[in-house]
Amino acid sequence: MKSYGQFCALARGLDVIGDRWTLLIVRELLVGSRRYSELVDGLPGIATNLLAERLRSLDEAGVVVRDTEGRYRLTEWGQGLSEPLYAIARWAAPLMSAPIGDDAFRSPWLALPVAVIFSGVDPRRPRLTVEIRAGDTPVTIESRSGRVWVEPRSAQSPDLVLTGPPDAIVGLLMGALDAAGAAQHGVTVEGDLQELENLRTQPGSVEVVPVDE
Amino acid sequence: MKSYGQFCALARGLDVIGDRWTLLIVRELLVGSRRYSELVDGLPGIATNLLAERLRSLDEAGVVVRDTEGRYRLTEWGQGLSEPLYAIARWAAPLMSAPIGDDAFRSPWLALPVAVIFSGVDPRRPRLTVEIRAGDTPVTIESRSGRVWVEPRSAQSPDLVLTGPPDAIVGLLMGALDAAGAAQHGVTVEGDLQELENLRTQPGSVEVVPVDE
DNA sequence: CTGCATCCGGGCCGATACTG
DNA sequence: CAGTATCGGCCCGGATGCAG
Repeated sequence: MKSYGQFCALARGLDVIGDRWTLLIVRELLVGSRRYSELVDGLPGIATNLLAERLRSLDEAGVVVRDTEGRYRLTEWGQGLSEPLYAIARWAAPLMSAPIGDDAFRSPWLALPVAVIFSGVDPRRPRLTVEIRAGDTPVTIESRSGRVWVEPRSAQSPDLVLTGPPDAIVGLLMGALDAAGAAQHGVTVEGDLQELENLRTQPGSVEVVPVDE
Repeated sequence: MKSYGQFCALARGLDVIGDRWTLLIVRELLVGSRRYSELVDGLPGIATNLLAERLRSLDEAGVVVRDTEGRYRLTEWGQGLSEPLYAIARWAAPLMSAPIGDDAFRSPWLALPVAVIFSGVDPRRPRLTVEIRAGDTPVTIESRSGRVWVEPRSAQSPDLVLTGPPDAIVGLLMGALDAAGAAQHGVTVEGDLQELENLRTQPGSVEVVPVDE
């Protein structure tokens, strides 16, 4: 990308991550390291030459590295993009109430709204395992030691299983739909939905910013 | 911009703000409402047709409105972009240690590092007025009632005046330069620099997220 | 003078084909 | 599997024109 040529942190940051597709590539890598073909699958619509070119420039900028097994992963600095990325997703949340239409969906993308909704540490948060079946592969939401984690796999013995179309699942997670509304949109619930509600950080709780681990 | 066609908050957000120049336009409007010509001046390098086109699409998306006097301003939703924008700037801070080179500079851009460095409310933060003379026009940093504000004007009776080249001023603000290093780079200080240090939020302080006002 | 619109060359994007 | 090559088209960038 051509540099903006401005002595400004925003402009210089956008010189690195402002190109089309770049932040979506980072979204994929935030979940974990990925192979080239996995990135292609997680980024429906991207041209393969563009993906290669973006990975190359992200490598040069120090955001991404390619390890010995040929997998791509974020550098420590690249991991720091989670904050800007979550901030954009949080800001864009109202846009998710528009129907899914012909938009593509991949279940690992659920990690994003979950990270936005259940961010931070709350020691009062109960232990819980939730399996979500929306889209191609199941994902597991797990709450332990006050934090909420998302992984792209099925759960061993989930306390709660949600099944349904992606937009209704996301609407339910984000509070745009209640249990009745979600059911109307084809969501089925196995277990007690209230347990999921209990995962939300309470207003009076102390939010501790996690140190790097 | 062509939509990514992905049911994902990040992708849908980038459908709105992912275009080249768009976030820099928002940066300009975060400081306050601006006329078209003021935007052109604050965005060195932008083509006028691109600015017009971006403003139009931001208007359609509900991020920007044009008021009766022909001035552009952010909607309430548009103001919400401050968080993603600050997050990107915070992430990109290391890039600001590279020399300014041929990069353009406008003093209102100082509002960004100041917002990043002195964000949040700290009741123990002392009252202070600082005038910064870097680039074309002076800006004033003011600390009152625990918060720090930046405005593109000169101060009435500043407690502290910093004068110097933009990169050295930013380096000093961000802690990449100390007093001696900044002096070496041409920064002159009238007043006690320690007072500026006292503005930084103390680690033990309670950070209160401001409610909308 | 402000606030754009038009025009045009060049570069980036997007889709597909192809290769080690 | 992991990209490279190619090419049409659209978007960007810079200059200029022009209406209120």
